[in-house]
Amino acid sequence: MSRPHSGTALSAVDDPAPGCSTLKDCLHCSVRHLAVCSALSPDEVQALERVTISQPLPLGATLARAGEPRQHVYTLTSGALRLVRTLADGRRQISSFVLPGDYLGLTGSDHHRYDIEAIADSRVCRVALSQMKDLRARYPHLERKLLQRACQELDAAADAALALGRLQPAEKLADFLLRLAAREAPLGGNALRVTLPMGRGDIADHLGLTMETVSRTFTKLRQSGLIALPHLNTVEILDQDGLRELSADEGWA
Amino acid sequence: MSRPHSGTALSAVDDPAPGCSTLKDCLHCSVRHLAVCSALSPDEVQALERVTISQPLPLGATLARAGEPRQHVYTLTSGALRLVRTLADGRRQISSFVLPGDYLGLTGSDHHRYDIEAIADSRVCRVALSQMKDLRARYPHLERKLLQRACQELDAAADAALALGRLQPAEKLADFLLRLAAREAPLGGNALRVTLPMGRGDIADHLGLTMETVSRTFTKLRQSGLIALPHLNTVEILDQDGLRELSADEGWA
DNA sequence: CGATCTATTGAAGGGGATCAAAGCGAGTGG
DNA sequence: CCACTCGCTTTGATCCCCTTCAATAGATCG
Repeated sequence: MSRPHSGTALSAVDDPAPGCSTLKDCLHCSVRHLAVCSALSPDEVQALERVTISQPLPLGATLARAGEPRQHVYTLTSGALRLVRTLADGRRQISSFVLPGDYLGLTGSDHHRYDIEAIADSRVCRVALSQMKDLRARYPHLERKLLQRACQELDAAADAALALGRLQPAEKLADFLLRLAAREAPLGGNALRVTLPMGRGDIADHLGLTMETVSRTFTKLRQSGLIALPHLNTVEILDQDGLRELSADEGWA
Repeated sequence: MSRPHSGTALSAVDDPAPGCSTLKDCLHCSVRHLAVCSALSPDEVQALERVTISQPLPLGATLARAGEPRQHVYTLTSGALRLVRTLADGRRQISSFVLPGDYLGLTGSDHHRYDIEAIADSRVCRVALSQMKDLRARYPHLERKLLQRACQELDAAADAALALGRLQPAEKLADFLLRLAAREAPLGGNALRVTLPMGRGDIADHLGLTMETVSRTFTKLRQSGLIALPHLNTVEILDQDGLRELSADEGWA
């Protein structure tokens, strides 16, 4: 995704942003911002840091609800979130899971379009919309990075649509696991050992299945020798090529 | 969506862009560009026109295939396209239908991610990637408009995911018809009379159903008095509120 | 160790897919 | 002008997979 940034720019920070409990928080915060908007200039980094507030978000907490007016954009620095849309009768669709480094705020609406909920103890970086607007006007480079990120998310959304519309349960799950592995790998994780921050029900609501079908499909993949399940929330990918073949791949990413 | 632009800027054009058969083509072309990137300055409009080439695309023609390197971005000026992803075994997913005014080129990949096919006699405006890059660098305003458009498409993609994953056939079709009506309305169409440029099979591959189910569902909606089908490709919306209720709405857009 | 939540496994039912055939409509040629 | 043909759509009958409902197993925590 984004190549690591030389840490030197961070030394320019001289005072913690308001709301940051410690300077260390701010630094951590900034590093994650860099993961999103790679190759920013020191100038841009400083400007971002000045308006950024780090905010903890315990497991189960709700950062925003669908329909509320948007006030901030966020970057996840640790933990995991889910973006949930719920129908009147309770049916849920999880648009996506948010992992550290992900940016939250690419929408055309001035209201939240889904609930944002923490599925693990998390920490987000918060920037007020108005300040973000100023920054974007001042640093065209930042805008370009956001556009780039938006385009990548559009590609991912098209992939998800293909999976939702045309893949069978086993194919959906294989596809899901491979994507998750690919996303966790650059965060320092092992590509062959995937940690699932979400429960079976959440996976089901993401893939358009029921929890039971997800569970059964996990069992089937395990019995086929494609994966192992050392713990409930840990998947070991035993046969990456097999999974890829099963997922119908969608190759040329 | 985008408010109409005063036509005066167009008078600044003094020579047709290379490849345009007539000046009228260029003007038409530009008008559509304006529909996409509303409120551009006369300067920006001229710059866009200079690098734009109008290109006809007969029904059934393929503009690009998945995997090919991307060379241009496009704007559809007339007709209709479909964006198709096909699996090895023939299963298809139509990511979206492209209607006049739509922009084609918001992707993070330098290769096409789907086949682009004309489902009606069409005409596109073409701009070389390199020239588009120059334009974007020179006019930050253009970049901002593209980002805005990308965010809107992300919202639409999330809606589509909810529909694909959690709605039943009748709900999917109701949702689809309402969205199509909303898209055709600003193009001068009647919101209560929707023209379907695509066949039943295409609708099926867009909604994750089979052609048979789509057909049966059309019949059901007609028998329920929600719609009428004067011709195969014309839908009359008789009970907009009923359709909206059926589609589970997803309200707050 | 028991309580509670989540995941897994089992049995039964339904809804959409699949296979197959009949309509319908536009275009063609006699 | 009509008959014919070809493609697409509609309708029908059957089947299978996923859902639903229900019960068991497992994990986490007090």
